[in-house]
Amino acid sequence: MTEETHSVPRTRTHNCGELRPSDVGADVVLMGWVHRIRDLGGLTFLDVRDRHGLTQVVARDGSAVLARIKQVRPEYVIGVAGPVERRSEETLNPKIATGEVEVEARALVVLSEARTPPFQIDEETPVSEEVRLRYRYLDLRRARMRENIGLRHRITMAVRNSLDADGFWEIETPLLTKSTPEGARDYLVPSRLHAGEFYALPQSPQIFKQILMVSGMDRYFQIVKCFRDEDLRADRQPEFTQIDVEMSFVDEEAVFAAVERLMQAVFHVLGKEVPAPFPRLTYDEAMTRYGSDKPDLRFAMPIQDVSGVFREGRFKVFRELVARGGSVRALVVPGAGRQSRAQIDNLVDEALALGAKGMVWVRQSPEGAIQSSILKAAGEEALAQVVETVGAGRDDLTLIAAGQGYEASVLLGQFRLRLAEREGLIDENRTSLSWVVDFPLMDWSETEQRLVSMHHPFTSPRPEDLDRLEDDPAAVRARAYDLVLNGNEIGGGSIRIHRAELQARIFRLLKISDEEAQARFGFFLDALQYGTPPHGGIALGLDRIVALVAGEPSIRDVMAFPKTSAAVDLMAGSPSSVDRRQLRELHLE
RNA sequence: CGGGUCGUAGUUCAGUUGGUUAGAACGCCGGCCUGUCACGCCGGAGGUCGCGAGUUCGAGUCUCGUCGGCCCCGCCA
Repeated sequence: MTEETHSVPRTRTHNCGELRPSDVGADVVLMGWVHRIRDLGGLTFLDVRDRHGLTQVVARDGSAVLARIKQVRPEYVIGVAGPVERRSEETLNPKIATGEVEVEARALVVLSEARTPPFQIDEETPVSEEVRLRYRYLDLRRARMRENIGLRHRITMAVRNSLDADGFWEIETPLLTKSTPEGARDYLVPSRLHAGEFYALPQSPQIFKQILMVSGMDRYFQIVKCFRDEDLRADRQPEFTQIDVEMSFVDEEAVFAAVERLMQAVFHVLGKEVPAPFPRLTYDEAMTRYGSDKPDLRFAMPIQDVSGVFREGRFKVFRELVARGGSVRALVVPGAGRQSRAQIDNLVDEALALGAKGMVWVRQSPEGAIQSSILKAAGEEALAQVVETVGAGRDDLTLIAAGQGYEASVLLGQFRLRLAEREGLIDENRTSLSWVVDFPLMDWSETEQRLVSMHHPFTSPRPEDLDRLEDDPAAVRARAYDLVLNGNEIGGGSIRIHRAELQARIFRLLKISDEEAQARFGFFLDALQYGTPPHGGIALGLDRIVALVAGEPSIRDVMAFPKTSAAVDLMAGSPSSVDRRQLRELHLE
């Protein structure tokens, strides 16, 4: 038999996703995982799978490999050799790229056997995330994860190419470094050579990238792991990847332009064009109109000020609040006015659950009569005026809240998001990229009883606010900006302080003593004194960007080996205890 | 640390008011099958109901504790 003279060479000629009708007749060698076996008795089909796709292999009656193929099980790694054949018209499979052809197995070798996997490697079988994480190597074989990881690679390459084209150099910075001031809790690494001393893993390469500007590197980027020892969320992992960028001799405009080109390159990977420049709004506008510093601008629904209606009105609660400098704000929810009274009351309960003191609503009956939870107390006239001011239609529901500062807007901002989602007002196909600018420089921390940097302590104040730094620090705006994608913060940066005197002044305000500043980052303050170019930059969250464009709910789904919400690696079993000998070497016992 | 939710076969789930021998689907094992492609048909094996106490004549079901997954608050420059 000629078949028995066949054997399988050591290397493949094609991958499992590339055979086409033009290959018909060629003798090929495929290698991959057994995806599925369809044993029809005297005829057996087998799908062999690799990263590139799926190819059908057929073994016919009388073939020498038919007996052998029956020994094969799912997830075995095999090699198959044989001719490519065109499938007959009725047996084409349009669902796979190689579906017009199949390979007739003349030889088959089992390269390695596989235990029965704990779950099926397909897209149909649901698997809990816990099991997926424990057997991540199997989960990564599934199309969803394979596509996410591939997308991440293509985005990463697009980022590198875009920044390279703009003259950036990719430069590595240390992972064993020194604790940065302020910010998140550090991961610490004990030093063996220096008893009682520790390295810190970087929360970001902030100081190093600024020093690279002092060094004259001009434009730097790095796709780099960062570490923060804080509690986890769907969009937060203890180690995550930043696209870290810094530029010399620039203002905000140059940073925005570079990042806009970069984001266009990212979306180009998906075949999407995004218009630039991206819209900008100030922190104050964002907070006032959307109740968030990362507003989702895929839909409108701005929060409006109706303080004027209540300033002189009958409704005492609002009148007095406005008199004390507060504001009354309103959110129109299109189409929500026809909900039942009970549903609307539920919204008020929801507001109370969010910690609000209260929330008021107004709507019109189908006949146009004003209905409201404060109809008697505020009077029909005032409420009609609200409806007119905000431009609410017959079917709309208007929610009203009052408070000091951004309090009312923040509450309504949460309903803006929740209700837009519930009412289906968000166009999932839209892409909204925007800049939020003019963040406050500092914020009062109740827990620490001192001013803290809102961004980080190297952020430059806006020059026109400099004279207010000491008298009214809360009013000082920073040259800081965030990049927002569909209501998610995907990056933040600033123009930095490049003069040592101003940096020292900021530290005084932050109650960071000279001694402390010297001890923790004296090297950086020294560097600033040797000729520092004006500079600024940004850090973008690569995991978040990929998750958002992949439509995944969690950044875990775009990371090969993520940790659980308790910061545990279920596959590797970390963290774990270590030998006492290791502890002794590290002077930890 | 706090709030919510889930934990039953390898996997995903069902399991009534606390009551006989805890079920289904997929997977797995065996058999049949020459054009399947989530093949089909027949048969079979498979359970520490997360763990530990408690209430009860009797607990998958109720109570308490504990462990783990997920979401959220705080936290995250």
